[in-house]
Amino acid sequence: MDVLERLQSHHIKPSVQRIAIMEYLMEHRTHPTVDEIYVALSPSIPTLSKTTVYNTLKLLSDNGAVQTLTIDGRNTCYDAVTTPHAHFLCKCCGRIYDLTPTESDSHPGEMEREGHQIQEIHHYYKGICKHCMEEKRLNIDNHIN
Amino acid sequence: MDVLERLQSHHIKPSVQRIAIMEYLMEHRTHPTVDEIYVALSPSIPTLSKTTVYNTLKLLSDNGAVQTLTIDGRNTCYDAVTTPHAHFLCKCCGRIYDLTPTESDSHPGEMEREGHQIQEIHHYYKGICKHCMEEKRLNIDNHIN
DNA sequence: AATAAAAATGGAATGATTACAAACTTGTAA
DNA sequence: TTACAAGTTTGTAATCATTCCATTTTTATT
Repeated sequence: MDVLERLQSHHIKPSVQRIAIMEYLMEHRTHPTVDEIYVALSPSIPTLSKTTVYNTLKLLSDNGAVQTLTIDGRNTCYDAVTTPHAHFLCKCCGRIYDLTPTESDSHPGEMEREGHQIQEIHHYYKGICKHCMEEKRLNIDNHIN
Repeated sequence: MDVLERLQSHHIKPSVQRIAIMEYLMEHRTHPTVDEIYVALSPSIPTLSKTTVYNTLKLLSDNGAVQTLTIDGRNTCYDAVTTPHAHFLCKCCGRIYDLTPTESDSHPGEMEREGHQIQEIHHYYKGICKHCMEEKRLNIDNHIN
């Protein structure tokens, strides 16, 4: 699937900036930060604003066209691959590696066999909790929202 | 295990501040942020500095006495529970829930049964990658480090 | 061409975290 | 007890990612 299709399939109206950012993410599977994307695209789009990169990534992320990674803690990273797979952050060089679905499936043994040394394992789930779900339901019932 | 033992077993020299912060984390399983800890402890330790909270949490984390969570993306959170378990962040209220080891084991179904709605799954591993391991080995061989 | 809506821009504001130097504590040895 | 060094705490300033917001530019429509 090419960049335009990707945007359209997520109901995102294309623009020079959006195409460039989506394309960059699809071609660079390095889980770049906002700044890396901005620096990489600035030469070809000299008027590009960092705010646009932020806005666009938020848009892409909200519409499910990209995945947002908070693995780093310092910088948010972005990934064009939205299918389930785990990530490995090297605390030494800061690189983020993709793990194959097999590896992702709670089998860090696979990684160690590849020569990586695992020190931390984090499993994060995000969503809407029970309490908030119930409040929403109430609000809907009461036509508040 | 009480607070003092906990610190000592991780080779951390106790102090009023360290005990207070470690104790707070052991008694409040809410995955607090630096600011929450600071605000909670300030009244009883009026001279407490936020820098001390940062320093202490880094010390505790480096020595394995607490776990650092980057699930939020905005604020780093801390957890006195260092045994393996997953976390669930509610995007609505911001609360972070602990998952039992059973739930953590890639069984989000358990959570949904409890009424939570899962929207994102992240599996993060951290450590030292193959390349950095090899460089370290070289450095050790060459007595550079 | 006129207009309205959407998108992009840049500069300023915010807020978490870190750097750093000074002040304070602690333990040890004279 | 005093002196000293090492370790700890503190407060302020700096840094840096991210967000806010008002203005400008682009796009689509009449």
